[in-house]
Amino acid sequence: MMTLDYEQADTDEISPGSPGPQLLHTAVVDRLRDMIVQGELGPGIKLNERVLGTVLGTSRTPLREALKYLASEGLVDLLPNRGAIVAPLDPERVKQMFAVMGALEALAGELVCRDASDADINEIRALHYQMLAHHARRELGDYFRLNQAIHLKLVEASGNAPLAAVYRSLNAHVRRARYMANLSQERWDTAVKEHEQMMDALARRDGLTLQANLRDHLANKLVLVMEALGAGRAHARS
Amino acid sequence: MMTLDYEQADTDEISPGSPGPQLLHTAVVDRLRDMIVQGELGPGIKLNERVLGTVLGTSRTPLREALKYLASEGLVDLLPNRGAIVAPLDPERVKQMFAVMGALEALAGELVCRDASDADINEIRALHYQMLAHHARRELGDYFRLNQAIHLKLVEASGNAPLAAVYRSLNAHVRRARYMANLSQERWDTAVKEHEQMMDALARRDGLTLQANLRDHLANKLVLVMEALGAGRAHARS
DNA sequence: CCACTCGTTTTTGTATGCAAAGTAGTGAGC
DNA sequence: GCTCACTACTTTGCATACAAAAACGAGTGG
Repeated sequence: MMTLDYEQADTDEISPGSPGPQLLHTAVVDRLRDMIVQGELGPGIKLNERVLGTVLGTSRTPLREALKYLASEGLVDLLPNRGAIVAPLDPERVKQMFAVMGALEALAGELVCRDASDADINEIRALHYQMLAHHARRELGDYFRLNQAIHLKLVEASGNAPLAAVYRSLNAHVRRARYMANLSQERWDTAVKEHEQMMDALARRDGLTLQANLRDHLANKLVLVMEALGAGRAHARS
Repeated sequence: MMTLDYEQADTDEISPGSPGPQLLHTAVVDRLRDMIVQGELGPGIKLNERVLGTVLGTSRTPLREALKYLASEGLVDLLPNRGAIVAPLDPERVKQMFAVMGALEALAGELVCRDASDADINEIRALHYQMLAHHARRELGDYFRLNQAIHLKLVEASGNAPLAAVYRSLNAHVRRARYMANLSQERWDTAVKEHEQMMDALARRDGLTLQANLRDHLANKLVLVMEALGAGRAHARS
């Protein structure tokens, strides 16, 4: 009956750390989104308000507000009178998201080549070299993190905030399919090469080439993700 | 001091009408979104929870949940400890949204020409002819409604649900700039001609031409919207 | 053995209560 | 006259309380 053990025994309350969002529901949104994107809360899992409230150390009110927020993002589904579940991860849906992300990355590539500052482009290049270092050391986790940062920085450098926001949201969905597990050495090297080409085009501000590179890169990533979703069915304990 | 008279004296409670969403917060979301998109609640207006709750006939709890949901859609801004306001309508932001919508419509056009059923395409054509009728009768409101329906149907016929969802959300933002007021007879006729061309390309399933048509059409619409935002400053009583 | 019913428990949905942050308005001091 | 401080009031944010709906389970009948 698809029920849930929250993986950590003790409470794990929202830290009032630093100058964070002083709104409780915001902290809960961030925390829950993380848990969902990281796979700590898998697709289809029921989100019991009492339990979650205990775990996160809040009452049901801000928790429910957070769930509504995440429902709008599409990360949770609200079942009337039956509470919330983590949104299922339908492969077909993910594939469609890739199509949208492709269009968005293409637009971002065009805008960046046309409008972005040299500083922004240099920052992307810097991230790229950091990523290369992790690739050389075969540090998959760090590589993945930098890889994400590069793509995010690219859409942000487009200067188009709505574009970046939509991209981030779709990206969060896709990340739920922990596809990096499927990364063979060969494919990893290929991905890095694709990034090299992207950096080339970016340095020359060659928008058309960059778009083509982004498209190819995304296509390869799609294969990874679909494999992960095909193989990873074990996670969706039905 | 940017305060609010809710335009309707009496309460205007959520009707439990028909097979609607039996969840109160959902009904509130829909109602509020309508009020914002229709301009009944203009940009920057403060959303007082007690007042809104009275008007909509609910307590603050589902209302606050609805506000969180709409905040995620970007239609309201949450000011910590200071409540919610209707999100401002920044022209630059709107322009950027158009760029994104352009990319989405282009993708939708491609997908529709490639994948959509004849039935879907015929339905779009039917809407088109309905729209022509309203154009002939100079019924601006109905024309506008059909025009919206056509563009929405187009992205829906793409079969890409996330694409349609993102498009709908962006479209809601753009509609807040009630740009149809600026529609001169000449521009109206131009817009209709552009739609004719789109229908042609669609009938031939000529994706590339359709994309070009959509791009031109959207560019013209952008001009309208920007004019509306330039002129319509009076609404943002600062 | 299965299906169904009824009563109990759990969970959700909404309303309300209370404390803290914010806002406004008055008056004192410079 | 202006600014600042203090107070009274309003509004928000979170917790809790209560009612309706759903899930669960025992027991009954087929």
